[in-house]
Amino acid sequence: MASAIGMSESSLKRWADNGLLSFTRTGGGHRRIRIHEAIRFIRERSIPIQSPSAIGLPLDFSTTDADLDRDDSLLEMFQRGASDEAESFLISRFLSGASIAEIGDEDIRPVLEALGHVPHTSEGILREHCATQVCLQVIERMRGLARTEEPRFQALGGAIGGDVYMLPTLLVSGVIEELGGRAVNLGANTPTDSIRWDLSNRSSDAMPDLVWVSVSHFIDEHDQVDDLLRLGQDCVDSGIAFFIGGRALVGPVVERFTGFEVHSSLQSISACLSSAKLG
Amino acid sequence: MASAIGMSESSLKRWADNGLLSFTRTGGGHRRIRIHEAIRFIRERSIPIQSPSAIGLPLDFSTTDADLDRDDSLLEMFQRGASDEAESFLISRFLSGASIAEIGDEDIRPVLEALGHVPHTSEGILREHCATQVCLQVIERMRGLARTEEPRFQALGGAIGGDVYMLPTLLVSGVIEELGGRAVNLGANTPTDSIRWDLSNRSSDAMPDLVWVSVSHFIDEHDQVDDLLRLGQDCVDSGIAFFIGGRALVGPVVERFTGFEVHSSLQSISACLSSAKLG
DNA sequence: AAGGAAAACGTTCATAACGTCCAATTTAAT
DNA sequence: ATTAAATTGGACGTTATGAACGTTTTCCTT
Repeated sequence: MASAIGMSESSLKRWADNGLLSFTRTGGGHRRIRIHEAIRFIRERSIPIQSPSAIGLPLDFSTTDADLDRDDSLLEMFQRGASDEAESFLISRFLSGASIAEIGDEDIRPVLEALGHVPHTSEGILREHCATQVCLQVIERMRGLARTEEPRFQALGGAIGGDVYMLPTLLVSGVIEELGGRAVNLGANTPTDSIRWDLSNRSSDAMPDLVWVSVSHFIDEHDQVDDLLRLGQDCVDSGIAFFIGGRALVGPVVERFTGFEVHSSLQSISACLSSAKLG
Repeated sequence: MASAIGMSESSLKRWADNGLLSFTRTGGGHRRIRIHEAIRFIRERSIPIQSPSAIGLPLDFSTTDADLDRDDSLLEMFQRGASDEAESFLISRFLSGASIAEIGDEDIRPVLEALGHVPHTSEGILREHCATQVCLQVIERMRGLARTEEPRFQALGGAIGGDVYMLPTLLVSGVIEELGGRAVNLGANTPTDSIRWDLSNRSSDAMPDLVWVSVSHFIDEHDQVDDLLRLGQDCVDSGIAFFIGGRALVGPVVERFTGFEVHSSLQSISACLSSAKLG
């Protein structure tokens, strides 16, 4: 169970006994390490994985040449249609210590923007769809690996009504769970009113500590900003942190959100959550 | 009764016999462990609970009432907003041996249909979104767990252009991977032409063995069926299996697909794949 | 009340993890 | 450059684990 990560059994035992790696004991006295703790440790020390299948990661990372430039190589993988390689690349980035926020900001976002800007030919659409699906899978996987059993705070969010992009809001939920929270992601195209309904119908002990809304695209900017401001005000009134962000929140429209947290990157959300005291 | 925690039956028997876990015997000699004792043991060792429902923790107020219909109880969880419960319910269904096809047909589909048929109030939308996201997460997770390292065949597919439902096509990819294949899911709203482009631009050794298309909704039935028939013909010409299915494929339109595999359930796909010889 | 599926029984056995000791290596300080 | 301290990884006999097997008990449906 332990010595499948390229280190000797002795070292692992010593690290565990010295408290670097938390574990529980079985009835017979064997050390039992939880998956998310193992992943945490692996990521913290950037330990290369020897046999991924031993800890339930059915991927081989033999193809990862770290010499290549990150963005170019990931983009190039997707353009070639090599989705398996792209998947391994992203997972190995995660396991070698990069945070979901970093991977989202620095790997995924530029690549999907590049793929989205090509003309909408059959090939262009194919590549974009394929890349989007791979990223969704990978983020979902990372989220599962990073998830803690006892969340420190609760969060609720999604993408605004009319916005069909699932990735940004999924990334936010991943960032939240990586930081020890539990995120309920309502996905794309979620009317602001649904979130407000939820907040006003929950018992006070089930209230989230954070609400986020991702805005990649406005259908009706004026009205939707009004809706968002109402939701933001509701949150503030209930003592709930309120984060918004997304591609559509640039330029003059940002002015209307003075007093609220408008984030332009996942890492900004991550930094803000680490310093804030929630829950 | 015993193996609700992540330990083997043997170990639990040994621990019980060694006195680490007190129990009484039934007339026939079976060990009977009281709930208090199980809880004490679990807390003492801080063992993570694998499937809480197996020891009656989350719901199970009265064991006599526990014979609720599966669908009703999952639906009820989603209606209450208890997404955590729903998630563990579905995962434990999978871990206890149900196939992805069964879970999709018998648990997920009826529940989402029920949730989709309520009026589109704020609450209705909220519940549907939340349920959809939970199901996406869970299926993704199952897919990862079921995936084999050396796929027996390759598959490619997605939902037709204009169809925004991600779940059906994700379920199909899960069923395929559970049966030993590797599925590239192009997701919702994928134009048929993108798939055709892909097929005509691949090297012959990288050809998929199966193409699937999910059709929950037609934008322009006549033209889209034409497109699908063209794609189907391309596949047949290249010796590729071609599966279609989905909510929109009912009634007279099915007639137009004579000669092709039209599936009305995941289990039908699963059965067909098991018997077919692909790759 | 009967019959059949599912679960627990007891047993055995290869494998993996236990604790401990020690040599080899790396790192830091003199 | 030399010594001291710390980290590593292997070796050892011992114990725990989990999977297999055929048998028996329980539970659920009819």
